[in-house]
Amino acid sequence: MTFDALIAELERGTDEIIPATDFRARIREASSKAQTLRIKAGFDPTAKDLHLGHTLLLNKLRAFQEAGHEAVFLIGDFTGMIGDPTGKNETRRPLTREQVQENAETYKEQVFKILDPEKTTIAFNSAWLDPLGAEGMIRLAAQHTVARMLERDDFTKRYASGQPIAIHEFLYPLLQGYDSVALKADVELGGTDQKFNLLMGRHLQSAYGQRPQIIMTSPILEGLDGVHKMSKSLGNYIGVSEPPKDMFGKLMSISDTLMWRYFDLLSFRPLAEIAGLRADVEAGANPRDIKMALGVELVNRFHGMGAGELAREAFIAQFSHGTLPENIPELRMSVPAAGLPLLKALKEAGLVSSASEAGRMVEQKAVRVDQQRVEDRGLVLPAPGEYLLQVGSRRFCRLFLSPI
RNA sequence: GGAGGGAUACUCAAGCGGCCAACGAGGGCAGACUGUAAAUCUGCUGGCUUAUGCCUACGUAGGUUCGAAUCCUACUCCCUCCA
Repeated sequence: MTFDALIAELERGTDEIIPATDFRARIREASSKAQTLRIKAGFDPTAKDLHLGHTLLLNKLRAFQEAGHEAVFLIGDFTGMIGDPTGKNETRRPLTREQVQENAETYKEQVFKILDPEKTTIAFNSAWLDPLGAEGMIRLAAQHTVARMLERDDFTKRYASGQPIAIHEFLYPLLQGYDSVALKADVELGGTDQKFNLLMGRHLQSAYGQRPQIIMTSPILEGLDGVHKMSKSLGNYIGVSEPPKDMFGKLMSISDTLMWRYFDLLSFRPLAEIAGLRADVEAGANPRDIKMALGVELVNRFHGMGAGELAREAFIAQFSHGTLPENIPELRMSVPAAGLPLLKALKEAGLVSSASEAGRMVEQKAVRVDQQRVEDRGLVLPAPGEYLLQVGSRRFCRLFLSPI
């Protein structure tokens, strides 16, 4: 690979590289001297399941590995174990050391779907942050000013709008920056929302007499809604360990607009090929088919070659030809001979959260039993009997009733 | 330490003694139309073996009242300004 091609590959899909000229110089220098650069990317230990949003960074790490460099997969266990001490943020509950370990194990399983284990170092920042102590913390904090802190976008906004900012929130960027010092990172990757923290790493490395890292920011991948960033807590994510069928189905449900975004950020296809697909759609091709191609590519990536094609066939069978899905959950119950009211059955089957909701669903013509729409909310299912329950077009359950 | 403002359902946000299970918006779910897309239209969006009934809910705990999200008291938490 030529130097220019290498640079193009490493820079593909990034939002910003700071400073860009220095980046190229350092890559050139590393290749000529056969040096290995340390590429750092930090991950939160609270979320143990990786989703496609995380893979943007992982793919980039992988690209560096292929160029001969070392990836450092940093797990921020120190801050994870403290969480948000104010206790206001439910999603940032403090974790125990055991939970962190457990999450790290899950990470490892998933992360090596993409990364090369031989060239990956998994690091925990408690290794250097625990020994830092109060004195070290204060010395670290002395490297920065409040005014500079307030430059961070969300601090600016919160300060301006009267939202509280706790002191410890100033400390977290410092700690993250200090991770780069401890690791002597050459390059740090992160989402665009991490820019401030990444720059902090450069600042602190200089302060501690190191050569400042290059920072590379990746765009934030939107979730299935196409608006908010992909995250587990928003429920708009596609996990890398999801079954092929779910992964494919979720990809098919994204909007046509969002599909292009996913092509740009997730596909490994050459840019020219993606441009060609766009042209096809503009010329009248059905976007659905292009979306299927994306689904096949991604399912293959995470489940092995061939899995994508199988997922596509299953999808077509279920939704285009209206056949039932293969794995319908089953529920067996013993009930009085008089039978089980439908509304209760729907609740027991987990298709709705309450009998009241079940009633609403029936009124909205969303409920089917054995493929027949139900209009009577008072319907009772006799026992013994076998029923196929359906709410909407995606919630299924096969119910087996036997008399007590 | 002092002064003022605020806490309402998933979120934002009305309500300021009965018509409030609580306007509206967003989000979500469902139906129609489709390509399980978008856009659009419509409906729903506390619980209860479904009842012109009961229970739980408007920061927490009490109180006033025939009746309170609405008034009073105390408490908790939050924000701003002054010192």
